[in-house]
Amino acid sequence: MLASRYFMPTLKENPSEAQVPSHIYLIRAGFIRSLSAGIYEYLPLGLRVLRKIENIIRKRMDESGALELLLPILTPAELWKETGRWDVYGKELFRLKDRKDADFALGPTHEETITDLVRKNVRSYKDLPLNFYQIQTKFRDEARPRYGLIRGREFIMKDGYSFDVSEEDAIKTYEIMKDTYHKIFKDLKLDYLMVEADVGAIGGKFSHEFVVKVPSGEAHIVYCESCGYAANVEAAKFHHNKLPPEELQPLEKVYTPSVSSVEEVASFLKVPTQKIVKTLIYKADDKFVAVLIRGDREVNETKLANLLKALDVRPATSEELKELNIVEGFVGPIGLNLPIYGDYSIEGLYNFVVGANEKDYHYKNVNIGRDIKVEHFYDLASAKEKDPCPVCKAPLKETTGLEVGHIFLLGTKYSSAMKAYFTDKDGKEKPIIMGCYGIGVSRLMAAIVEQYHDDKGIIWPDVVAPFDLHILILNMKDEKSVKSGFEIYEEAKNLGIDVLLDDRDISPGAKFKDADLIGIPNRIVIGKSLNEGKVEYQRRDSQEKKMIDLDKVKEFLQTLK
RNA sequence: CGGAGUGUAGCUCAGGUGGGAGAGCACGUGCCUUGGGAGCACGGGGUCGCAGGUUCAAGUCCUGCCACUCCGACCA
Repeated sequence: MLASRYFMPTLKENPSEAQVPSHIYLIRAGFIRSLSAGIYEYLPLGLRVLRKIENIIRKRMDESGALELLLPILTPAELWKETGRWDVYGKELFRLKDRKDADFALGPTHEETITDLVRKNVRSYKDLPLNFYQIQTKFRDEARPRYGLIRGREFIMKDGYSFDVSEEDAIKTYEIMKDTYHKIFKDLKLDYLMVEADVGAIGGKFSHEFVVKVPSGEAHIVYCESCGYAANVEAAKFHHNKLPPEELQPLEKVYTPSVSSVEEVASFLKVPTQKIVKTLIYKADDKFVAVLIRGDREVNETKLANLLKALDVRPATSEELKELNIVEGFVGPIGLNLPIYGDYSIEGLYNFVVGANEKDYHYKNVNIGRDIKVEHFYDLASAKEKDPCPVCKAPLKETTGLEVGHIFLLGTKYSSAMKAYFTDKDGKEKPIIMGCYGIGVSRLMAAIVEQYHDDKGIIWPDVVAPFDLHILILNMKDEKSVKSGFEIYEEAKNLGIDVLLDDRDISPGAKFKDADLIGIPNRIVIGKSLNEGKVEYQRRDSQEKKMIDLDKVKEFLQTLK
């Protein structure tokens, strides 16, 4: 490819709209442009990278036995109404009407569409298993698109769906996809973690996320360096350290004027925060509940929502507390007329402090069973850095990650709702067991840049680079340079190397700056050393440089392939 | 969706108190130059986000709307 005939509009300055490295460099180096918030154009360079990423994914998916197909983006509302997601998905679903006023949605994901295809065409266990995937543009009207390709409203995703006759088989398929994902992210040279994840609104039995370790990541991860346990904090478990048992002390009401936060109460009463129990009131869909948790821990709203099978969980507002006759700042479980859910952290805790549900008073020496009734204890607390690992008890570490893949064992959530049944060997009709598997393809492009860049620009790993080799002819007025440059260019092309020749008549400095920005891994510079019959070879990643004799260039090019 | 900020040339931005629409870069032409975004000269380029209002006069003041960005909520 000749740079003089190519379209790679590079920018000298950082675009004002971009904050994170991937967004800044993908725009500056001419890979993408934004059209509207969270909507991007892929320019020729960007598309080349995208295709390389897609092909790595495609190769591994095909190897796994999954079948590629292509589903419509435009999907009728009826399918979404069957599973209830027409309402549940909310504003994130892009909706539109056709000329007959019928409702449609632009597909944000395709469980409904693929399940519809399968239910219409699969009758018997003999037709199963099936595993499909597609690489396609998805639409989600995100409340807050940000960070360029990291969170867009229109983006490219690889989504896959598996159909098995039994949970046992479905788990086997799930494991195959897990291995396939590991291969894909290794192929892409990413520094990533596979973590246990919450299934979220998509539902299902269990799931794993693949997250790339980057500072701009939105996922909070805890992981254990000694045994390898890793989980999204939404789902992370941890080992609870218990305080030693104590003799029960008599219940005591104490005056605590204007002392309400855990830290204030702890220092006022001179007790550790572990012996204070917070009573938190949440509104779960349309009901109120109380959660009891030790003072040094935080409630994980995702875990609470899962326990209560609620769609929406949030702390009660001050107004709501007033209506419930609860004294804000001194909330306590004694005499409280709400369902109480105890976190594991208060199981086996003795002589603790709670709010008295009366302004400026707390209770001391409260004990479960004697003073308050808590029948079950649940895992409702967020894991945090230094908590003991649930598997090996080593201290957990915390990091942020960018989710680039997510796999779910769905079970029968969609097949039951949409009546995707098959007839089993025993002649009985059963719902198909499903799994679904997503990879954010366009987000991967950003994730790679997040991990592979320096202060000059992008440093593409060889496998996804838009070109393999960048040839710079520094002086286009010099006939010898031009001749050698084009000869090397032709030789490289003949060897099947993807090569970009910078034959633009601009200053050498501008060519170097653009080359650094664009980040093609191998570079041949044709400049002054041509007088000694040599050209210069450089790597973008190591800045390694070496001189190559003109008559040895051909054999050198062989080593690049 | 709650809070905040920004919107002036292709890009980055400057334009106290109301009165000439500007700079650097980019772009075009010419000269010069060719190893890290060169130099000189000339030139083209604007619905000052949109609509309304105040005023003799609005980029500037007021109101409404829109877009973009940030923090948060949200995010199969």
